[in-house]
Amino acid sequence: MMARAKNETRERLVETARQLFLRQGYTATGVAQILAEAGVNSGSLYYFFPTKEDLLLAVLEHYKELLCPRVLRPVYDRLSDPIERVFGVLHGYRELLIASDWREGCPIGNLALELSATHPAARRLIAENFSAWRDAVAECLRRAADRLPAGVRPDQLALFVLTLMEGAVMLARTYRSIEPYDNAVTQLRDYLERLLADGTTWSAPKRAQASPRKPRARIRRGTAPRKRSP
Amino acid sequence: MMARAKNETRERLVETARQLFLRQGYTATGVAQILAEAGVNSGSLYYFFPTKEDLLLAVLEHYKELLCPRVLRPVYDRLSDPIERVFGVLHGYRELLIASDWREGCPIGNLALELSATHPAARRLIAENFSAWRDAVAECLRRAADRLPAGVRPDQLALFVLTLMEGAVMLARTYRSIEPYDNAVTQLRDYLERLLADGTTWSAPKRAQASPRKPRARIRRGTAPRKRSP
DNA sequence: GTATTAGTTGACCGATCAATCAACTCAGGG
DNA sequence: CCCTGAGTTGATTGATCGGTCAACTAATAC
Repeated sequence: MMARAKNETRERLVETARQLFLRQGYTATGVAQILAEAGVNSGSLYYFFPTKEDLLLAVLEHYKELLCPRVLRPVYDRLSDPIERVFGVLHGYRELLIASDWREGCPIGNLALELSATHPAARRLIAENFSAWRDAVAECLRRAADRLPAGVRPDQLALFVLTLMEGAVMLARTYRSIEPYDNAVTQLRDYLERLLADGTTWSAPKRAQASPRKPRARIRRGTAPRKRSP
Repeated sequence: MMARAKNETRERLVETARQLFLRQGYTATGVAQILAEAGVNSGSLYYFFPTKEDLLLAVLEHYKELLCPRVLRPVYDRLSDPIERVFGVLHGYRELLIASDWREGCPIGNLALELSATHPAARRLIAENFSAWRDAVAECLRRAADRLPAGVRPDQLALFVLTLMEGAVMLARTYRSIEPYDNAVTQLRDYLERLLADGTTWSAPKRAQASPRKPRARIRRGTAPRKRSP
């Protein structure tokens, strides 16, 4: 076949591999299957990627690039309240779980447990993906810092949200039920509400500091994101 | 070789497969490797287990039997306070993470993401393992129900704890750092403390019911479990 | 028009995969 | 003492694994 548009083959390989890794995992996906579904010959794959693992790394790089335009942007465009944005992102994963009939969860979390112990290079990129996600949530929380008690560290709270989300996706897929996911989001809301409503110092260890009582700031309940507030 | 003690070969296969699945995952572990490390010939494996997947199912059944004697009992023997018991169990997984240098996390969570979408029989058993764990935690919380605000449902809170633990193990292994795990436990403690300290109704949706203010019940801080209170 | 080179092709490689099976061993029952 | 059958053996199967390579195509550079 003639030479295609620049990197078209490469991009189709990355996209196809992404989907298959997401649905079946890395090890369980054979190169032959990727080639077949991408409509590419084996030689072409190895022209762009010396090994199967290099293709995996490209997929992980791709995810880093996708976070902003595909995960954050659509939510941020609809919601302006920083805390609602966090729940909006969580709602996005909820939709993915249901729409895919539990076949797809968090693409990164999927690969994290499979590869962290055995594929160092992949592990590093997975960690970077987590960090990017965490940073985005932390930024939202930082913008709502005036509503949170002093002593609450946005980056730690963001890590907590990520932890919850990954665990919730795992359980929802295992039970084939949205209950564990909604339960996690509901309890997170309850926790956040207690933080927002509480003017006192956060009770966690890190150099707690007393702060004057703040007015209660209500946050909405339920999983679905609401209209933006102009 | 002569016939060994009854089921000795079978048990060695299950134990060896358990370890390898834990460290490498199911797909990445070849039958040949299991045979080599167990010191068993291929024919013997297929005498006991028609397929590799049947061996996996036996491993998952084995885990269900291990929950009580290996996970709960050692903690329950040291701690009597029901809430401290929950944190004691969480501490156990912390120790495993560190002792194994991040090679071993929650054995069930490991397999959950890898197999839930593709191996229905395994998925069912994984869900049963989760449920057993969840039930144990819920039982602890039920025993501490008088210290929690009315409206808090122990089974939902237990599911929340499981969610957190699984997410925390995933992140700790990915970052090769205990920070995400300790962060999750710390925030869980903070959340629980707020629940315990709060006499008001739990603010989550399910048929909330007002209840009279309860006396504050302090819970200890930090990850390590403390001495039992006789 | 010729040289260059990015990109493509598919046959082919040895290794490993899960699984099979006919032959064998040996403890326990009669 | 022989028989039976639970348990063991390891060579072997065909499929699939990730990966190689020499030949080829076509767009661009000169």
